[in-house]
Amino acid sequence: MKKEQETTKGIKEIARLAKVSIGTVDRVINNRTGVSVKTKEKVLQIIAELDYQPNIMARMLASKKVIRIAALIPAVSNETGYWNAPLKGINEAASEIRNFGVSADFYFFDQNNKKTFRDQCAVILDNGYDGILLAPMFEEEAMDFLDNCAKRDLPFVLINSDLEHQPRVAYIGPDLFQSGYLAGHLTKYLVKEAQQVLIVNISREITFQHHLLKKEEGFRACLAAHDLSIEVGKVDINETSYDAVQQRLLELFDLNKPDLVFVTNSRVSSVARFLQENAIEGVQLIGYDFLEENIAYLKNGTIDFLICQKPQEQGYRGLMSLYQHLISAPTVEQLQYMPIDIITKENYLYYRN
Amino acid sequence: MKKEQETTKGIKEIARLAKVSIGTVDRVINNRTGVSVKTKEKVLQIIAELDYQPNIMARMLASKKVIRIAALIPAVSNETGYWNAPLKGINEAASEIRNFGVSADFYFFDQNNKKTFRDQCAVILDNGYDGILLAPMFEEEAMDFLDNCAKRDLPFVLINSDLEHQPRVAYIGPDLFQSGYLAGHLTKYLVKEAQQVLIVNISREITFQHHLLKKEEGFRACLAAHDLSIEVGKVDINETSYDAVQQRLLELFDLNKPDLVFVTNSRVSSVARFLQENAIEGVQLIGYDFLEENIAYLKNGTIDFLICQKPQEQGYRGLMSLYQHLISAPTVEQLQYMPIDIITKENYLYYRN
DNA sequence: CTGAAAGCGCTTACAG
DNA sequence: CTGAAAGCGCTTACAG
Repeated sequence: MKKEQETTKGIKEIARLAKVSIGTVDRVINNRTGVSVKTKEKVLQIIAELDYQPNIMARMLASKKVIRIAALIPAVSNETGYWNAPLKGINEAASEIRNFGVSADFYFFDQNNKKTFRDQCAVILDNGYDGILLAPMFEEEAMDFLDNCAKRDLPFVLINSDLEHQPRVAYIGPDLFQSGYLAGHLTKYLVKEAQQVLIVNISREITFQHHLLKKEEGFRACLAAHDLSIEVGKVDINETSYDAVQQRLLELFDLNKPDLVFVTNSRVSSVARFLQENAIEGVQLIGYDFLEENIAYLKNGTIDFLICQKPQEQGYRGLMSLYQHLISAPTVEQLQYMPIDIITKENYLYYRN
Repeated sequence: MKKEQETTKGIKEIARLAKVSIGTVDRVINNRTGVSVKTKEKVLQIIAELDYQPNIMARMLASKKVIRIAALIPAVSNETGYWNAPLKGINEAASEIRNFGVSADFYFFDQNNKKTFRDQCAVILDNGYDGILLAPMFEEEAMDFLDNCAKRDLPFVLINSDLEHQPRVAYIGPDLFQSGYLAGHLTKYLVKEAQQVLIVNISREITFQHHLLKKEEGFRACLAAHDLSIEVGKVDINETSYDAVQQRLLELFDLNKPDLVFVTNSRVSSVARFLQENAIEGVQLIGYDFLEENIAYLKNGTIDFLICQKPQEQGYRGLMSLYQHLISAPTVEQLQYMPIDIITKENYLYYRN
């Protein structure tokens, strides 16, 4: 293991070699104005020769700047604790880099209220942040906001769902189609020929349909690809209260009891509760997300599989990626699809978001 | 959001309040000798009042010290590429913190040769590192080494397998019993009553048996707990060449074809090859680790499930945990069990080690 | 036992 | 367009 030639190659050495002051070197390194083309070129050349890497710690110490990041995500509601996990991940990352000159502020919006999202966007824009981390739940509003960010050269990272045509530093989250496809694969193991499968979408907001439909597509694609003679039914439930879900399912089950139910989001616990309360046996259940209420049904066997995509890690990596970008670290992976995890009764204890 | 009272609370402010020089403050902060009890107490009190947190960037810049970490792991052999993943993870972490005054050196040993392990340990001890990251593959030798580390106040982090009674900063890796238990759970889904299951241990080194047996235990425990009338057979194969594996399995399959085979480590590809080359159908297969050769058989359907425990993340978090400890960050989780992931044909594309 | 000075590798005014 | 000085919050000799 040879050591690199570590002979004090800093801004000072560059200045010496270029026969200029360190102030001038600083100007070209930081691309500031007021340097003649000639000296700039000379300095640049020496920087290249030395393969100079700025000392980030010295830089942050001297500049006394704090990198300010805004995180915009849904508030944890009493309807679902899902967003606790990304929040926790962001906080975890924030505390790891707090000592390195980073501060993160949270902005929460109501998932059922676009206006709250828009309002928070306005506040963020006014507060002069250096970077934004967000879950672009409302597509149109998010596009608007991100256009504004782009205009101000404000870098942003997306988590949870992607907007592919936006110039994001990174997207960190699930590939929804593949996620549904995997559910289809599990279904193949659980269901025999000629049995019946029911897809259940539960969501109040039409804006979410995009998510759910992508998963449904993937699910159907898998079953279709394997040409199984499984009957696939489907129901959309626009009212998220348990009573509404129960009523709708009672009707359906009365006509025809499916052998397996696939719920396309974390509302799977409502279906589990329905099965349990009505003492319906022999129905297998697949759904989404590592939430307390879901885990309870996983434990007692009502839910067979939960699919989960590391919400906490989405938050953690989201903030870290943005930070790496802001300190101009070499490269940030632009597309970071989360693994598609299968949670069962036996491994849920070891699931780390 | 109120801002904390951020009024320049640094070493200078402490010195002013304590009416001493910053040199003295530095002495008590770093617990150096040569301070009277009285002034020490005074300074300590003010530090507490101010809730002073040292500026790590300034500290590293001034001290010009580089934190030196040694990583001791098995070499990637042509027998298995497994250790590529932890290596990659360690490198990933190293490059993220390189700018923050950390250097990591690798030391590799031969999994089939204890002496290489011991030799590397001696070299590491001679080289004056600040912290050690290691996979304590050979139990006895590792204990010896770690005793030496403890004597020198050298902190260490364990990955891949744990030595519970050692004063490690952290263990990051699988819980083997639970891992086998999960395999049992999957088996319940794949196998019907009165069918036959075969456990296969393939390993040349007796030292590994500990690993494999823990998994086997978990596997059996799960089946036992559910009181299924499944017949469970078992075979130990001490020779890892494909021919040896094939021969042994041919004998067994001749007597009795199992409905499912559980291979307790990454050698599952040998069994898959055996099934494929001999055109044996109707045998389901569960094994370990996200390796190229295994994935190939997963893709073509010979292997049904692979269990995997994020070897890359083990490396990444291992180094990061050690780093956090060395810069005396608040807390490092001592027991970091990796999630037990189930890899299938459909989700392997999204698996991130 | 304690203090004062120099310096880590940068950035930030300020002067020319 | 360029340079010289001061300073970021610490640590490291050195002097007393």
